Amino acid sequence: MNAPADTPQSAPAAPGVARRGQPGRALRQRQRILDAAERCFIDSGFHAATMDHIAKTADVSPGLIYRYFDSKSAIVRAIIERHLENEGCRLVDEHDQSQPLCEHLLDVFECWRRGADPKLSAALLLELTAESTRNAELAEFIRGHDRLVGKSLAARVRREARSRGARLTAADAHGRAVILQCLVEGLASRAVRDPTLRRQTLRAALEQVIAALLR
Amino acid sequence: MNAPADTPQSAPAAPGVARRGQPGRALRQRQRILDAAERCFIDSGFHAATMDHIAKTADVSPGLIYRYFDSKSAIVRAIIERHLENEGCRLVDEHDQSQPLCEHLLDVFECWRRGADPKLSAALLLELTAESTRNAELAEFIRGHDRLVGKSLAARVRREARSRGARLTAADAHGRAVILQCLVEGLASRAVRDPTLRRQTLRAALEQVIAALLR
Amino acid sequence: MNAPADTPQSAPAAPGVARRGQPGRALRQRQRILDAAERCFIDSGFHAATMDHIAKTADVSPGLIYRYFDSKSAIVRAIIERHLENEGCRLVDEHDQSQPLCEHLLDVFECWRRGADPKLSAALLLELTAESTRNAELAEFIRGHDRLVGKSLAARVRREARSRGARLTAADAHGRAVILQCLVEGLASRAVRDPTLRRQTLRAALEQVIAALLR
Amino acid sequence: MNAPADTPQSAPAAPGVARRGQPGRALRQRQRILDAAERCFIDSGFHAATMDHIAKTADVSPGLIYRYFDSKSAIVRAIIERHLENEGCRLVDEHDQSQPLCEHLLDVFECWRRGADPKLSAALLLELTAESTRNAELAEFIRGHDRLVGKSLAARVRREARSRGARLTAADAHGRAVILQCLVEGLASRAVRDPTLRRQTLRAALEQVIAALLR
DNA sequence: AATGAATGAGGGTTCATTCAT
DNA sequence: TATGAATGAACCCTCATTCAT
Repeated sequence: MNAPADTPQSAPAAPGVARRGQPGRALRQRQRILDAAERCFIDSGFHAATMDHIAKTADVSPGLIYRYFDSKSAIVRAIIERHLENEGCRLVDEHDQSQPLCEHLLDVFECWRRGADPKLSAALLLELTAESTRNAELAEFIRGHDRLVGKSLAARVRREARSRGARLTAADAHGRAVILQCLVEGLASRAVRDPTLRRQTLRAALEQVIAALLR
Repeated sequence: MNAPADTPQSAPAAPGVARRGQPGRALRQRQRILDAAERCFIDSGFHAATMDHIAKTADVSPGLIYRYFDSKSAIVRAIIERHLENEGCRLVDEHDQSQPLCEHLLDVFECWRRGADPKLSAALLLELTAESTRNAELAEFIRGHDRLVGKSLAARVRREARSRGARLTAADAHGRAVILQCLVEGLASRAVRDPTLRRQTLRAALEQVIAALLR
Repeated sequence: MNAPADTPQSAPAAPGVARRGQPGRALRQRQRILDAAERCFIDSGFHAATMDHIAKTADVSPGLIYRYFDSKSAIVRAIIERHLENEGCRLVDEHDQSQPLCEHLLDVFECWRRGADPKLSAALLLELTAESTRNAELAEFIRGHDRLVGKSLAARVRREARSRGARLTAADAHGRAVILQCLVEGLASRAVRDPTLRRQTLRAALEQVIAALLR
Repeated sequence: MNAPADTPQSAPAAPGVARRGQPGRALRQRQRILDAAERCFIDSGFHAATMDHIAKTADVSPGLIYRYFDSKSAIVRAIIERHLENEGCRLVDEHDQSQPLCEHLLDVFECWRRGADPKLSAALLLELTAESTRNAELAEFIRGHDRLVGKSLAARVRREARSRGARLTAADAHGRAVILQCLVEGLASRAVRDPTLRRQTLRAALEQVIAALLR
């Protein structure tokens, strides 16, 4: 993340490295709070989640949170940044070669549908996107992230096409990448709106669509 | 508010304006409030929108709202119902024969992207979906709606396939319909996350994908 | 009642005695409203009873009430005045000779306990007394009423004593009258606090006490 | 508020004042709020007393009250419980042997009449009784309390009678106890309705009545 | 005389944030 | 570093009262 704006206040653990002041403790605390906030945001949404609830979940006092974050919205920002990082990585880079894209998407869908992994929460993804309509800074940030992902996707689309002997223009590859993004975000929406949906139901049509895009 | 069109403010009242005793006034007021609420929900989200703000937008007193709605959440419910109705109709039934599905989707996308028509707000769609994760009643309602839309889509998919000489099983048609829903919801997400996106960018890939689904 | 302050606004039914403007209609409306208010005050208390509820109970519009009363507290005042009138009359004057005082008190108690007759409501009596601690005007009014009742009671006590050959000083008679008032108001309190209480339970002890006071 | 005695306002804080970290502070705050609420309830009644007013009287912020009580009605409940405890104790158990019952009642009456001691407020007693007509839970609670007091009174009546050589049936003793309760509650009503009443005025008749009941 | 829609002040309550310890 | 009590601005909602009809 290129976020120099959000480093923990200043130099809190400055002189010496005293008893309880082990190095890294501050970061660990910060992490605890973020984890708790993520849990709360997923459960209640950004607005309905209260600082008290986050504090309780993190097992710290409400006051302490303000040592690590300027405000609630700073936490929201941090969560969103963290979430986008993960999402991007997993989707394109990490799983590039391990399995067919379709199966990977179905895995992600399953994860979203079950809501078990806080790192991969469809609820958060939707919440975050909705929030971006009211927060210019966040919108800009998301756009930047999406562009990167888009590029990566476009490259992959192009590679796949080439490996099949086809030549795609940059614009073509870009268009297909965008539609792929639609598809992914649409799967998140579906996972939330119909948790009874099974991956088998999706597979055939999803494979066809992906094939059409990677052809 | 910057709505000089319909203010029943001064004593004599302009001609054509709904005056106290006129029939239908109650419904018009209700509508007025709903419209204001929709605007506010789009601008601020369900939670952040305040009754006072809605009242101001509707140019009525806060107290009056409670003559027409039991509570804020009743307004949310009403807005969501209204929104879902519109969405469903437009997408499948109304526009069935007028133009190619791809063009229709691109129209809807444009509408979402520009955010001009409150009746067709991507922000609201996302908000609503996110909200459904925390509101069982709403979730059930949405699920019901989605099932209907899904059925209609599946039927259309089947018809199209048959007109091309292909035979689809019910399961196949259903799967494709679901992926179509993903696509639509994904377009909403895209419209919000990248308002610079042009329909030309989407067209080619979207056409391919739709072709693959209706084949 | 010596209340010149509360006559219905001014001369509303002034010229002629037109169609619906039968004489006495205004007073009948006023009465309707008062009856409804009484019912509501007994059911909900002075503060919790709303003008809307009173209006509904009286089957008139909220606005109309303000043609007959200046404010809600004016209604409270009127109800209290009416209530005190009734109470005083019944207790001493009306039933003077018909039956033994003890039986009469037990009748009143029964009435209070069952809460059937709005004209004789223990709840209202308590509410009214409590209210008088915060309303000087009302307190004064009640005090005046109580003095009258006290006088009447004292006279009766004296008469009874004399009929038994005893001579009571004015102070003695007054003291006994006050204790009688205590007893009556205490019965109201009991009626409210223990609606399972039966008159048989009270009779013997009540008789003894009254005998001691009238001896 | 005109309470310069215990304000923890300025930074250093006077010695002997409860400072943030001290043990028992929470209970003292709770008490503080209850005392303020009691004052407000006596002055304005349960309904008319506002949380803001209570907060101001207690010299705390409105929000803080909710750290110690769930709701306004929880405060009402607490006040009522506290009040009933005091009332019951004082009346029968505590003062059993110290002085003649008559004198004790006259003391209580004086206290009520002057309205100085919030722990012994006739206004609150009436308010509370009136409230019980609309609050089933409260009514049940009061009934339970009254039964205990009634038992205690009946026992005392019986003892007194026996000490005079009389044998009372349980029913007789119970009846007399109830009438005693009437008398006490009636005195509260009188104290409110006629604050000019002097104890001398009551003494003779009250003694007679009590004698008749304890004979 | 009568309606009932409309007002708006103020009610109880919540919660992000601060501060004394 | 950490606590959690304390603050106070706003929130949703109610209701006595007014006003156009």
